Amino acid sequence: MTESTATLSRSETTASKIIDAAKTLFVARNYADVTTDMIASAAGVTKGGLYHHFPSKESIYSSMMLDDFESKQRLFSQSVDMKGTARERLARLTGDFLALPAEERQMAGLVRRDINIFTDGDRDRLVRAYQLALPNQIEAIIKDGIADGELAPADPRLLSWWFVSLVEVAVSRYADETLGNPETRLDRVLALFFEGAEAKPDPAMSDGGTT
Amino acid sequence: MTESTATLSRSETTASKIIDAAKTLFVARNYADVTTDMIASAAGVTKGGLYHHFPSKESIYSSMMLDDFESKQRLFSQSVDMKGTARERLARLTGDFLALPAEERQMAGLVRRDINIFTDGDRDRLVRAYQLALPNQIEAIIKDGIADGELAPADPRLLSWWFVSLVEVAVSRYADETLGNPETRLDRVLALFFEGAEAKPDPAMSDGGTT
DNA sequence: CTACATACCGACTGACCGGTTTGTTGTATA
DNA sequence: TATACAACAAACCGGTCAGTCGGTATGTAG
Repeated sequence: MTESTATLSRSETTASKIIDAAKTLFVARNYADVTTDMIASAAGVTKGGLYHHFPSKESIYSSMMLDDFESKQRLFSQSVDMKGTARERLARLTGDFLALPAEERQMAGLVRRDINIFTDGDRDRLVRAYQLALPNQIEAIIKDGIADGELAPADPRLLSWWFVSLVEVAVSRYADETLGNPETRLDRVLALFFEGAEAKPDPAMSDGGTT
Repeated sequence: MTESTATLSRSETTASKIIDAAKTLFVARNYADVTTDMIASAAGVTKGGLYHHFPSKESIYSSMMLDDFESKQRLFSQSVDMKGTARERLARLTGDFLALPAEERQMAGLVRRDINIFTDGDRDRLVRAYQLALPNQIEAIIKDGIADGELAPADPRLLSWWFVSLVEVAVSRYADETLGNPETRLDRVLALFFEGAEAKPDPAMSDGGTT
């Protein structure tokens, strides 16, 4: 999972086959409805083989999530490190996200759904990894935007959560049909976040309008 | 279940005790992690007693949800029927929502988490009741807002989902600490939805900018 | 070829849980 | 006070599923 193309050992290959199978299953059904037998057979091994590589069902889930968050963290950090306005950087980050295959996108939403199956320690670890991968990076950009006067002063963390939730709606099934291609979705999300839903007079012609 | 204050029969009392217990448990843990024994003992009956009133665990869950949606539907319809700008009506609706006890508020988010435990028919029924209670009513207000030129033309359904997701963030634990009282939260949600996060010159003093 | 390790198989187990059954208590009616 | 039925209790059943365990295959080093 971590090394990309290079030769994987037999063990690593099997482990990543298991993680891949788990991904597909866990995005489609919730934790309790995915059995270890399902994961095993989808990965082309038996339960015995599966438990040779992972000590528990929970460990499969959490290592799957941690791997995913790590890769997302890397992907999105490019937009954070990039220079430009907050809007440009958020556009790139969101664009990168929308360009991901559907499965990878949906993984981001799994934490909220399944988080309560874990107990304290593991839950905190997962949540922290998630925040590192997504909200924290958006928050960094938003902080810059506020400092530069591009965004109105506000709690940056809260704003980043709001932004994430806007994007989550934009990847929903209905938005898929309504907005179509990723560029349109991207534009809508950014426009809504920056300018809101209010009707505005066209800024080109200076004098304005309704009420 | 349907009748509100009047004297409840013994059977109705027990049934509503069961529903109440189920509410607390189902908002705290997901469907699979709540056992019928837990519900029964929290309601002060045994499993036998519980199954005297409900034919299945699913039926407990779904009738709990349907009851809740029905009451929310009634509550929010007042804001829909009210006259005023879209912003005023959304403010009232959101204010009513924020004024609900925490448990009642969180119920609204349960559908998304637990919807996949149901099969086709029941799922559709639940989703339809949810949409009737929340998104559809918000959508009605938004439609008016667009027709009146108060909101920029856009898909009203998508906008209503976006609005719901903003509110959901506003009731999160962190927002609780950051924004404090419901009025502040309400103001932030509305401002963000209508005007966005962008910095704007204060409309009072015509010339702008903190830079 | 031997010895040892790692990878994997698949039958099995023990616990848990949704649902049933059988029996008991309360309560209203006549 | 006998009757009848609803409201519950408690033991029980059947299925499911995470995790185990004894074994077999596939290397790999000496």
